[in-house]
Amino acid sequence: MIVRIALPTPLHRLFDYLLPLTPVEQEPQPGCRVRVPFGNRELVGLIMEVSESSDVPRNKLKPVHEILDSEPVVDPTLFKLGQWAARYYQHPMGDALSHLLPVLLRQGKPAEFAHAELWRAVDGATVDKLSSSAHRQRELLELLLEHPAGISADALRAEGGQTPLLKTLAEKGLAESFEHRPTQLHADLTEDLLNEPALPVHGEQADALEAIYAASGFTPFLLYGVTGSGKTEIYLQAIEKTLAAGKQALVLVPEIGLTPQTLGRFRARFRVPVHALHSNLSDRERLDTWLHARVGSARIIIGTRSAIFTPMKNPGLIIVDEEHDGSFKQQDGFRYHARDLALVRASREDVPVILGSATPALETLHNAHSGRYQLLKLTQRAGNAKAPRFELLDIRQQPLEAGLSDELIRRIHQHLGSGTQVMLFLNRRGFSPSLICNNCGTVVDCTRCDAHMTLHRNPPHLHCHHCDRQTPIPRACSHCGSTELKPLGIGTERAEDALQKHFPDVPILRVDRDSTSRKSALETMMAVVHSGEPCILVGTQMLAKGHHFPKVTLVAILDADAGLFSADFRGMEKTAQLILQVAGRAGRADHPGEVVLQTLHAEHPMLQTLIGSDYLHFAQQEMKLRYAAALPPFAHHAIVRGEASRQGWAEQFLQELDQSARTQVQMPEGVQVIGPFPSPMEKRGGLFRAQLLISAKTRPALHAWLGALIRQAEADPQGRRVRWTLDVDPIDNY
DNA sequence: CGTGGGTACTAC
DNA sequence: TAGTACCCACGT
Repeated sequence: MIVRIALPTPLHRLFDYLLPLTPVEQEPQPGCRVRVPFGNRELVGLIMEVSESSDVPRNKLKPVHEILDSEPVVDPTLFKLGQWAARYYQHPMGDALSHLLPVLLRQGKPAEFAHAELWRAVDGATVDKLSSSAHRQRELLELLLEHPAGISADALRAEGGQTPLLKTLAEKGLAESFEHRPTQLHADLTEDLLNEPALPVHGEQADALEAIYAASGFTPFLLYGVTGSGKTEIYLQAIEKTLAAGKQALVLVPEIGLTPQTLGRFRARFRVPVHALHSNLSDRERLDTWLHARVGSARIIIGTRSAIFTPMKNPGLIIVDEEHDGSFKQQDGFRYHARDLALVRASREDVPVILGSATPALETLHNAHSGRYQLLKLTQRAGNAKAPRFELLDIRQQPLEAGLSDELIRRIHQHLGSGTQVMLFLNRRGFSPSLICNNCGTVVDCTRCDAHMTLHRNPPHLHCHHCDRQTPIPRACSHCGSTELKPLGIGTERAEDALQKHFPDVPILRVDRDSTSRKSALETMMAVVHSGEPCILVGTQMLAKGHHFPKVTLVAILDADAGLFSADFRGMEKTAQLILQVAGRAGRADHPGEVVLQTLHAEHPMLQTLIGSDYLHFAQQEMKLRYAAALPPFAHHAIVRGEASRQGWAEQFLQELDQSARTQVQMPEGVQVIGPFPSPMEKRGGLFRAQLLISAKTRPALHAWLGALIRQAEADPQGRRVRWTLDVDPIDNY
């Protein structure tokens, strides 16, 4: 017998293995893991097919070493979703499918819960059987008697038990340990779901919920809700209904969105187990959560991108919060988009799916407008809270100090004076984005990238943000020898410096990747912010997501123009989303926020629309431009990227790839090839990069052509010195 | 004369 | 991708 195996390799094919006929300890089924020899290694793969024959010569076939599962590890729906995604993203099957499994299962460990060693009192054991002087032992036994179902040594210690004495109790025949594997814990709980009552909903919220309640089977919703309009309450009540029907809910959040606050809100509301999948879990904890979801005892699963592949026994609802967020798209290897897969999964599981955002992606809005998704709008803020007041601060001909205009400094004074907090957003970390020679104008560049080195002050060094190269600060210009090197441009460190001087008595909290690299640093700063005392927050993207700062009444975006003229056609959309997300961090009902955008382009139509109207109007404008230029969502894109150690190789490889595919296959109608051209930053990390953009009117045409390209690329011996990758539905252009 | 960087090649 | 084999340019 032959089994066809998907193995975690970058190769676009499956591998056949022999299955010895005689010692069949396990029945081979598609979806079961196997351990097989591969070259001189051993790999774990998934059975895709059981067959009688193979196209590979018999003498090349090796036998399977071990069948690891008696049942498929994931259910057929999820298994097929994985296969669909591998084909859609044109990614090698084995590598794509490995994403379905937690790390320990990829390594071949059994798909079983950690067996905990629990302790309990033996039948009939009472404290009277211990001498009254044995205080510690008596306490311990009392604790055990309180937990007739058993308790772990760790939990006992947490309750103050002296666990070393467990042995003593066991020797006296009063306590015993046993092995426990969690199983269907709470799986059937459908009553008493709530810890706290749901909040009352009115108007738009009630309408939205009614629509969601009415959904049966696959129903996609776009929940467009301005900040403060109560999206989370909609999620919570939709989940409540799902739970009441005995089903599970899967909630996807952006990488940074899975904060203790978010989780806290779900845990506070429901009595059922809420399982979070976040990056701090150990491999073991991940596997246990995964297994709880698979057997159905995890009722609510909250996780980031990869959580879209969590198996569920009784799926009832999928929610994607902040659906526009770029972190849902994996940016290397298997480049799937978790939001898009959520739609596919919901369809296959036949459950509703809610995409929520205050700033939906244009792709999503387009789907809503074309009727593919039901649009639910929340435009009112809860509790009569006022929308923040936006203002463009024209800084043409204004002197700036470290990126701060006099007017802005005046406003900061004003807000701090009235006892509130201020938040400044600057999407550039470090002290200054470049170091320039005052004598000859030479800028210190990274030797491995087409980029300037960023100056950092704490600790002092130069840092390339593209390849992570770090060097000491040179004393003299490498070109003319002058020692007059000056920082040029403003980063968060420099803004912090300037603010420190202006506001010596106010705490300045810098929030960026550098200042929060120590785990507790962010928490410490958040504690200061939440104390409510006047302070100034200055930071990057990190400020835009996750946290909410009720005491902040002034939000300033120091460089609103940064993304306005980007080479990326999505630059405008991303800028608009960022501005609104940052603005949304601040204020609450009794402190309406003020949002100030420093700009050199105060008359820019995008900025005008954004501050004068709302995101939907901005999106409508932007959509017209996309339509006119035949850009997504009115076309489908894929990018073939190449990188090589010598300039020109990647470009030449892509050129030949395009040519040879054209001679082999008739190009489908509506497919357009742009390039190849060098990437916007051609050299990065010492490699020279180029890209080929494929644009198509329809997905089938796009996929047909990508298939042809991949076949050529795999066959091309040059593909060895040019590393190539394919990105279907890319979200950025470099 | 080691060794390490670049390059080529194979995996059922 | 990962492991290996091989070559050539180096540095001591």
